[in-house]
Amino acid sequence: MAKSIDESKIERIKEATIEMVVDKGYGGASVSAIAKKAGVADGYLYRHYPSKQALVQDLYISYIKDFKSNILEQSENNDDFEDVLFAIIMNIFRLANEAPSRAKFLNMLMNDYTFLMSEDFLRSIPESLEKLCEVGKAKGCVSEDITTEEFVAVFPAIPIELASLRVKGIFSSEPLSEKDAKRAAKLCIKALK
Amino acid sequence: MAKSIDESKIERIKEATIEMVVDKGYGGASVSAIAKKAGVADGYLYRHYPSKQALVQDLYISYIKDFKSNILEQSENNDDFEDVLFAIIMNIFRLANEAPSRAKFLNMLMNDYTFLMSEDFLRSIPESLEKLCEVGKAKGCVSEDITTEEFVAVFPAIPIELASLRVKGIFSSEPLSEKDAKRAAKLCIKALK
Amino acid sequence: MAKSIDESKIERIKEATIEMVVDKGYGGASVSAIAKKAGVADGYLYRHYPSKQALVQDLYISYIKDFKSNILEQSENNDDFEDVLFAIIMNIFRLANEAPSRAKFLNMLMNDYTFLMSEDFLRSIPESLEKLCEVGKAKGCVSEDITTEEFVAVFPAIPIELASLRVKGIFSSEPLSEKDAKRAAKLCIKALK
Amino acid sequence: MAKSIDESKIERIKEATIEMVVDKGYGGASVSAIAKKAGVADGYLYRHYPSKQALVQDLYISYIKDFKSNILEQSENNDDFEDVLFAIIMNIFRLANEAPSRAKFLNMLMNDYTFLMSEDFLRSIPESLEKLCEVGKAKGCVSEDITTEEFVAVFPAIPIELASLRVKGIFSSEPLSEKDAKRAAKLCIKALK
DNA sequence: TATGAATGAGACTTCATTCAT
DNA sequence: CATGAATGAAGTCTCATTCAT
Repeated sequence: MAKSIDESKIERIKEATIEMVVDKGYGGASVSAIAKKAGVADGYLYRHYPSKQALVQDLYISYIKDFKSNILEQSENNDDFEDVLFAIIMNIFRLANEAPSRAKFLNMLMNDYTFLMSEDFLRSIPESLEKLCEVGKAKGCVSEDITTEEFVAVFPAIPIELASLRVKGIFSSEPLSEKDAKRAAKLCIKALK
Repeated sequence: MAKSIDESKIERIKEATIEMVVDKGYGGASVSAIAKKAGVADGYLYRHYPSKQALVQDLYISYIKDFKSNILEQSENNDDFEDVLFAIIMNIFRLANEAPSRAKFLNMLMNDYTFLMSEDFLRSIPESLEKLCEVGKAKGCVSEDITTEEFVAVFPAIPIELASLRVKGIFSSEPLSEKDAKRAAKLCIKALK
Repeated sequence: MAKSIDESKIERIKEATIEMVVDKGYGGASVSAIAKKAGVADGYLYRHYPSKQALVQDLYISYIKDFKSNILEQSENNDDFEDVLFAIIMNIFRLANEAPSRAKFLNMLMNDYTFLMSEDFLRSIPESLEKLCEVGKAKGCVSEDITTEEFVAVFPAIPIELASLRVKGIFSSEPLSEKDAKRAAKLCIKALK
Repeated sequence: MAKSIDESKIERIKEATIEMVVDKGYGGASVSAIAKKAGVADGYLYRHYPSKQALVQDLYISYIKDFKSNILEQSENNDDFEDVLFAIIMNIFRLANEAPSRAKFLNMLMNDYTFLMSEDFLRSIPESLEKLCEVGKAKGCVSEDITTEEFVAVFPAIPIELASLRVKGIFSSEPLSEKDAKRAAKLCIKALK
């Protein structure tokens, strides 16, 4: 019981952190503002995270982990390769539709050279994509001469860019549909063939 | 009569700003540290820019403008469409090879929701890409049913991602070659067909 | 649960501010110096006032309010008019004797064209004096042809000037006595008759 | 010829200084802003004054000197005492009418405990008023039991306050007339009798 | 346990002053 | 002589973090 209250507080802190960081940037997201938005005391935050930096890093890493494990999971799926890509894309699009702040947060930190993770972890992301690339080649959907680097620049870069454009509202602000995901998957398949 | 403005100082400030922002993030790049790195007095910066924010914004916008004008220029090139893409990609790769900090800086701010430019300017970038997309369709290189959004997610997103991966040294740290650019152009062409 | 606000600290800040402003001027009274004199941290001040300017303004306004309400209070007093003036003068003299810094502070800001208060408030001070002037006329102690402006130039200008001269130690540094106040009241009465 | 250009520059600096100090306060009146307003280079100012402080002090002292010498001059005038006061008052009122900034400047610094002049000079002002007070007593216009302090609190305090109220526009913004000066002189005479 | 008062290092910025031209 | 580019000390203010309650 006491624990569940605790959990909800932590959840609120996480939510508040993401929104503040996306809205005001890392520097502009003050611990006080985050705590206020989460409805907890400034000091409370420090009972669960040693520093603001650690809080943001933790959130970032946990999202990256989710993403990575989703890719690994789907890689082991025996379906049609296009369906595998489609499933992963749907995950990305769902995030953009349902939790745009989280999507922005991820996008922002992934392109911020300040938020580097441990070397080990940094290597582990490409590895999951490398595996997916190999599956694609094995299934004859990815040309043998495509490098992993090129693969990554297509997938997941294309769907991420699509999600990012929607979240920013550059060309449209409509939610990303299943049809959009299908088209995205096809786009990637064409590029990689 | 009085001393003339030392342009090299301003250049050094720009250089220092980019490097500091890339290394430490916007918040971590203190004006003092930038000034020190540039070898000028702390206050000097404020004789040319009204604020730290304006300094970074100015640099950002000038780079975006360069990029945009390069795209517009190439769009009017009557060569083969693949060659047009190749030329733009070469520009991106050259930047990544020769001025990796500048490339990182651009990539970082383009994905930072805090650094928004004026509405007018924000709209002008997609417009240049829309024009390129139409040229591609006119030349029969881009399928009629590709939306501008999809076009952008392929080009320039793919070459930018490739440049970003190299600059981060994820799969390789070799300079991006002309051959890499040719392959990237082909990748885009395949996706858009 | 948490520490409670230390009111004495706020009091010390007020005291220190007044003394520093009087000694060094508004510009010369740095927040750091004020904080040091008050024995609090530099940043502490900003938990109670949004800016240095607001701190000084607040102090100024609260003193002016006290002064104004004292005049209004005495105006409703049914005593002899000279006694009314005497009571107000005693208040001014007491301030000069007991809290000379406060008296200097008030005098300084009242003659500083930078520290203007809200229009409403600015109007409200002459109003209280206008009322007093009318009371004086009703009681036959102030000649009917004296304008409010002239009234104000006599009262409270004369006692304020007397207090100011003492506080500066120009002619004497003795505390202002009850006898001094009596003479001052008489002086005003003679002028206004 | 060259000298006259020089003189006009210095005059412009003086004018600009007074206006800036009155408008923005001593701290808010930056040397750059003063120089710009005067149409001279920042550095030019330092060829004539060793510091900003000295510039302001110099102006202040020269105005005080003018005022003092006017009082001394009039004290030796053998006219009716009321006419003597009237002549001095007219001088104060003329200043308020024709050069309100200068009047404000003087008033501001006279009530600023930061701008203290040399001890010698500080003493010399009351002395001129003391002399005037004695003349008043000799002519039977000032009661023997009036102290110099009281005399000063009446004269020149009353006319200065009247001028100040007009300049601030509290009760009226009309120029101060000869009639106003006559009434002010009468007011002082009544108080001092 | 949770709070929020308090801290103080350090951020951004201003501006009096200097001096090469 | 006059200029204004350049300096850097010092000012105002913010905010991550601590700790008494």
